Parts: sequence; structure tokens; C-alpha cells
Amino acid sequence: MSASSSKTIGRAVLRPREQVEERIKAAILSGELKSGEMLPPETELARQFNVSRTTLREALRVLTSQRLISKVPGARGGNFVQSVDHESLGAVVIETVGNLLALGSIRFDEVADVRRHLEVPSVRLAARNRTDRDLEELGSIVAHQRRASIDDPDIPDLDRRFHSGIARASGNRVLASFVSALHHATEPVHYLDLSPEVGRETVKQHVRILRAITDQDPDEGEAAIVEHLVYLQKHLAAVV
Amino acid sequence: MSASSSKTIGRAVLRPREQVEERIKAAILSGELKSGEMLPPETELARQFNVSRTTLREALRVLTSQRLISKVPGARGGNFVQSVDHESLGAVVIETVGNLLALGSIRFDEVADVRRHLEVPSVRLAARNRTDRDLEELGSIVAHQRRASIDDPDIPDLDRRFHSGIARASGNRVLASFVSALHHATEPVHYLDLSPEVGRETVKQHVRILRAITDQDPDEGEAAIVEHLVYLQKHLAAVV
DNA sequence: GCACGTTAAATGTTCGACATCTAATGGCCA
DNA sequence: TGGCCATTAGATGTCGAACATTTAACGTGC
Repeated sequence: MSASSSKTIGRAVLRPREQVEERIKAAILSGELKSGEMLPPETELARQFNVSRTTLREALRVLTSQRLISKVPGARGGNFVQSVDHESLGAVVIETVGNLLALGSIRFDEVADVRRHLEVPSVRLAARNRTDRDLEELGSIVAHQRRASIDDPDIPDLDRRFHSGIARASGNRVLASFVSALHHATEPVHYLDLSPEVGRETVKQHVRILRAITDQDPDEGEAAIVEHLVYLQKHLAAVV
Repeated sequence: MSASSSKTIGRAVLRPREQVEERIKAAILSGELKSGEMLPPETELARQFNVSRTTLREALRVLTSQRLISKVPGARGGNFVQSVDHESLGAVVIETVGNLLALGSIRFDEVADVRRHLEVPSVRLAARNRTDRDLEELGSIVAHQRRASIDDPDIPDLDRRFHSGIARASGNRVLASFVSALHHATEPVHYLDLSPEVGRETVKQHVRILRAITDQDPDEGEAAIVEHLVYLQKHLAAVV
């Protein structure tokens, strides 16, 4: 090796809390601690790590806020390994995007644009991979939307479930989490100008999308979702 | 209102730690506490909330793990409000996707697919919105890639910077964070079969993409990135 | 002028006690 | 017999005070 380069031997020393945190996290990610399993009581765990219960609890608190464990007080309570499924990705994105929007660190349209970009492959993949189970669920949602009146408080939720349901039918769980999360994050202003006219048109477009997915026609699905997104954006732009 | 519906007046009572957490978080998100500002010392804060320092510290620990504040020990240290920029979105996604992959809750190809779907609009937008500053940076990266030999340890990093740089040039910070994060998460296996042949071809494709962005030609950019992604996937499939 | 010990102020950790939560237990009473 | 309810036990939650460690700034001596 040249004289100018030097091997790095050292590492930053870790504080007790960090070491406990890392060890438990590693145990969870490696499968050593299985999902749903209960950790030893805090007193016992603290003894094992040879740290105080206070320090141990700070480590557990971090892992809790990262959704790796959940704390349950009371008898038969304890610290349980969370089953970290793909939905936690959506939850984390919702949380962070919400913070960034509140702080003005990102603009609303940046979030909405990314969602729109993801909806296209979402529909295409759904048209290819949808199961009968998916069709049944989507059909049920659209049926509800037909019946819903303009002032129905469930409307935003139905819309979210429709778009999330498509993403889930795509078979890609990362895609599903992102679409669902971004939809959620952009929801607050989605229905500001919901007129009967817009409501009817929206349902009609949903029907077209669902038919394309049912027919397993990705191109028609893409055309339908693009029409829908353009329509929605136009009727939002008038408000925002 | 009908007899079956009932007003909800109550809310779950919050434990002391949760209340402290919510209050500080609200103060940060509302701008009451500005970015970079230092919070009062823990002893003083605990006095204000009328809780013990232990409880206060657990609240601060959660906020720290959510990147809202940072802790600095020592003289002139303290708890500082973090400037939460869009990069923290990427960091959070990297972390969570990494966990999910380790646990087998999502598959590798699901992550890679979403990244590929995002790279197309990323290049299209970059072709439209790139600044001279962006072109300069991307050009510098490609120049490095030309010079890099096959066993250069910087190659994965250069690739990540190229794709992230394009996403940043798109002008959409959410898109940039996602592309960068997903690229990072899929990096470990990106260069398993890097032959001189593949290296040369990759650089050639990068040049084509960059030229399209320079010429502000979205269609050519899309064609170039699609070619690149297909090529990479083919040379990965042989390995994985 | 620079190296280095000292100081001060903050976070980090420890300890032990008590508070609260909650499922299970077991007894009382209709 | 069966259900209601007080008790209990075992876990997390909170408290308070002391001590450890970290780190920038200060001062002192060479």
C-alpha cells in the first residue's frame, strides 16, 4: 500500500445503550429472536447485559419507536418482537412525509407526483397479477362508491382503499406500501371540491380501471389510470 | 343523529412520556422550535413538564431515533432540533427496507422493480429540469467512471451517485430520496459479475443517458435508461 | 505561543424505590 | 352453579438523587 493510505483499525467506541440496542436488533434480524416471541423481563435482560434497567429501557424504547418490538404493560405483559411486515414501510413513509410536509421541507406536489408515477406500473402489474380475491375486494369497494352520497365521510377512505387495493394486487409489496403511504399523505386535500358531478365521473373512471384489470389488459389499464389521474389533478388545481 | 350513532368524547389517556413527546414534536413541527435551536437542559425541561429526568429522556430518545432532535454530550452540548430535510426520508427508507429484507418480509426483486419503475420518470424529469450545475456534477461522475478500473472499490458508489444525481436533477425531492434509497438498498449484489466488458458497456449507456439529459430530450432519455436497466437486469439474473 | 491540566456544564448511567397496569386467581353471593 | 368482583402477582412506567463521562473553554506554565 502507498504511504499516503493507511489502514483503519479503530472504531468509534459504543456507549452501553448503543451496544444493547445493536445486540437486540441483530438478534431480531437474524431470526435468533422470532416474531411474536417475548423477551426476558427488563430486570433479567439488564442483568444479562450488565447494565442498569434505565439504560436497557432506553435501548428498548428506541427499538420500539423503530417498530422492532412492542411493549405491553401489566401482568403477562413484556417486550415482544414485532412481526415487521411490509406495512411498516408504509407507516414509516407516512410518518416521515408528514413531518417533512409540516416543516415545509418538501412540497405537496412532489409527493403527489411520485404517487402518480407509481400508480401507472401499479395498474399495469395488477392487470397481470390480480387474483380473483383481489377482484372481489376491488369490486366491493367500487360498489360502495356507487352507493355513497356526496357527503359520505367514508369517501376518502374508499378512494384510498381502491388505489391501495390495486397496488396490493400488483403483487409487489414495496410498491403497495409506497402507493398506499403516498396516497394517505396526500389525502387531506383530495376532496375539497367534491361535487356530485366529480363524484359520478370518478366512479365511472374507477369502473373503467377495474374492468381493465379484470380483463388483464395492461395497456387499457394504463390509459384508464392516466385519464383518472389527469382528471383528478385538473379538479384539484382549481382548488389549490 | 340516529340512535345507533354516538358521539365520541373520550380519548385514550396519555402516559407522561407520550405527552412530553407529543408536545415537543408539535413544537418542532409548528416551527415554535426552529431548526438548529437548542432545547433547554434536560433538568430544566423536566422541571417545566413536571416529570422526572428519566421520563423526559425517554421522550427525547424517541424523538432522537425519529431524527427530530440530536443529542450532543459534553460542555456546550445539549438537545438540538434537527433540520429535517428530504434526505431523512431516504435514510428512513433505507433503514426500513434493509430490515424487511433481512427478515424476509419482502423480496429483493420487489425493491429493485420499484426502483426501476421510478428511474424512468426520474430521467424524463431530469431532461426537462436539469440545471447546468446538475450537468457539471453528472459529467464529473461519468468522467470518473471512464477512468475507473474494474477493481476500483469506488465503482458501486459512483453508480449510486450517478443515478441519485439524475433523480436530484429531476427537481422532485421525494423522487430523489426514493431512487437513492432503493438504489442503496439493492446495491450489495449489484456488482457481483463486473467484467471489463460489462464495465465498458455500462459507462457507454451512462454516457447516452447523460447526453439525452443534456439535450433535454425526455424520449431519448427514457429509451436510454430502459436499455440500461434491461441490460443490468440481464447481467444480474445470471448471477442471482 | 503552544501544550496541557483544570474546570464547568451538559448528557450518560446507576441504583433503589414506588406507581400503574392488567391477566389470572379465588372467593362471595344470588 | 354461575357470574361478579376484590385480590394478587408480575410486568412495565415513573421517580429522585447520585455519580460517570464527555467536551469546550479557560488558564497556567514553560
